[in-house]
Amino acid sequence: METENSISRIQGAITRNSELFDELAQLYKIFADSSRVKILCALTQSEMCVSEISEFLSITQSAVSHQLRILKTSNLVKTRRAGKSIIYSLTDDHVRTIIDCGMEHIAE
Amino acid sequence: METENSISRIQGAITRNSELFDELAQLYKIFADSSRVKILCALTQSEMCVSEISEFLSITQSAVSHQLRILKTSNLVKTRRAGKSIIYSLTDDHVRTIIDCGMEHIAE
DNA sequence: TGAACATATGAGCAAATGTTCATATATAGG
DNA sequence: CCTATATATGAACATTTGCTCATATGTTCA
Repeated sequence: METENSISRIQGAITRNSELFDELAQLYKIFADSSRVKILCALTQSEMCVSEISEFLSITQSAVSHQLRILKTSNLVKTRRAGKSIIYSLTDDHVRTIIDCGMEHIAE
Repeated sequence: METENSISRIQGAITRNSELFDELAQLYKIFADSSRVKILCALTQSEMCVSEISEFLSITQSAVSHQLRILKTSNLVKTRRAGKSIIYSLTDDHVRTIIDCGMEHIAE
C-alpha cells in the first residue's frame, strides 16, 4: 500500500541513513577550521614537513602537530619520514575536489 | 629577482588569501553538524516547514529553529510564509553539489 | 654516547557550539 | 477578540574544540 507522502519518504531515507550523515558531518568538521583548510590546500600544491607548515601558518609547531594528527587520523593525509623531518602529503585527490567545491560556492 | 622556492610561493598564495580560507572554513562549519546536514539534504528533495523538519529529525522545534536560523543567516536557505507555517527551501543548488561532493568521498 | 634538531603528545584552559527550557511573536479560525 | 497553533529567540548549561605549555620520542651527527 502506498500511503506515504513525499515528505515521509524523504524522512525515511534520511532516518535510515542517519549514520551516513553523521559521517558526512564528521568529514566537513575537518574542513571547518581555517588552519586545517589552509594546510590541506597547501598540500594540494606540494608535500610539506611540519616546520614548513608551522612557519607559513604562523602558528606553533605543537598546534600544527595537533591539527595534522586530526588530518592523519581521518586519513586525509599520509606521512613519510625524511631524516629528522616528517613529510605530510594528501592521501588522495578528494580533498582538492572538496575544497574546489566550497570555493565555487563562495565565489557566488 | 626570482629567489622564491616552491613552498614560499604556496605560502604567499595562502597568506594573501587568508580571508578566503576563513570564509571557506565558515562554510564547512555549517555542514559540520549532522542535524544541519540532514536538514539541508532533506531540503534538496523538497521544501519543508519547521514542524515537518522537527518531526523527522526527532529534535525539538526550538532546536530546529535555532539551526534554521544559522542556515538562513548564511544564505543557504530562504523562507516564505504559508498561513501559520514558514516554509524553508534551498536558496540555490550549491548545497546539493557540496553534499554530493562529501558523499563521494565517504563512498571511497 | 650526547647534544641539537624535528615532531608528537598529554594536561589544562578559554572560547565556541548545540541543546533545552521558558517565553515572545505572529497567524488563522471561531 | 480570544484561543490554538506555528515559529522565533534569549538564557543557561554541558560538550567539544583548538590552543599553549611542558615534556616525551625519535633522528642525525660529532
